[in-house]
Amino acid sequence: MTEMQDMPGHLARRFQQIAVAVFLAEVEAAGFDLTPVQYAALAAIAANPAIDQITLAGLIAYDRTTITGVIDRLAQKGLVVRRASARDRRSRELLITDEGRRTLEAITPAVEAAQRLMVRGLSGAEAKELVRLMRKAIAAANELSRAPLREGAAER
Amino acid sequence: MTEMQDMPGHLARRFQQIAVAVFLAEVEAAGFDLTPVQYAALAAIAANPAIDQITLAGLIAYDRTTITGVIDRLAQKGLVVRRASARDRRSRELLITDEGRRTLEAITPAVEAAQRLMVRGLSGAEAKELVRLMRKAIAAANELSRAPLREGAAER
DNA sequence: CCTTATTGATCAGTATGCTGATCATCAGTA
DNA sequence: TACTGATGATCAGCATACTGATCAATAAGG
Repeated sequence: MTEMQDMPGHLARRFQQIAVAVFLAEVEAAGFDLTPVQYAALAAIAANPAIDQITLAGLIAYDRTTITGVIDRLAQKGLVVRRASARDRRSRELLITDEGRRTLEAITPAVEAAQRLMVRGLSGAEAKELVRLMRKAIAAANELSRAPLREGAAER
Repeated sequence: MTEMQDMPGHLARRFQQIAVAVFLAEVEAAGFDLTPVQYAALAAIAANPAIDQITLAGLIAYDRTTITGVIDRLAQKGLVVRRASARDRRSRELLITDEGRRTLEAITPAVEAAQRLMVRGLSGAEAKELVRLMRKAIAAANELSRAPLREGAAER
């Protein structure tokens, strides 16, 4: 493991770097301006109307301090709106707008194309195995980051 | 692939997030304050004395504008020095200091421990396969990012 | 030798991610 | 009910990454 190229950490950084570049290129080619992080948040809000920011952060494993800026930018683009919660005045309910929904639908082919492109060096079986192994490694180390995934978040 | 959890891009981000958290925790527990990025740069400078910043960037696949700040911080910590090149007055030669070398040696066990910890959910064979698949996917998409790896950089 | 293109380094600006703090609000308990 | 602890959101500050620009210096060509 002395060689950098054999270290999982180094490869993780590099693969993520490529994944982001491919995503941005495909999305821009489709005529949109949305980052991977913004896309994930938008999709999660669409699937969970009136979700609050903390629960959203748990769903997509974002740090709670990061989500504030991401939502700011989505709101600035008119794709989501923040609404005060009646139940708890501390929390904000997030809703996707009509334009957000249109954007999400229109952008999906580019997102899927990006997913294929970033593993274009692998066979179909290899790509599936890579996904399986990453999921397994992530599941075992989930609690080691400040922003763990919270699967059951929707049932709160 | 409709599910976020099956998208290579999402998993790449999550795995990298965990890799960084594990690295920082192990390194801090060992009594050091160095980021994964700073470690990779320090190790590359140690192995390639008097390397210039662009070549270094190619070796570890960093963007050229990112490397400036990373070297700033390594220099500020006294681990490396910048020296004007006699051959080309535009470029800076990077050298590791004695303290840099001591730090690199002392920190290595923590770095290796972190590499094992971030794949602790996988068997040995699975971890090896994950590394192989990431390397293969990265190799095929190397040129898609702004900061591609430049293997032959040392022979320039 | 002189013009032109290229290159090494840096900078401004923007977007993640994190640490640690603050503030308002809520929930549970004495 | 009053107090105490926990929680949702945000902020300041720092470290990656990137886009695109600038500047000095070098290389390549005629």
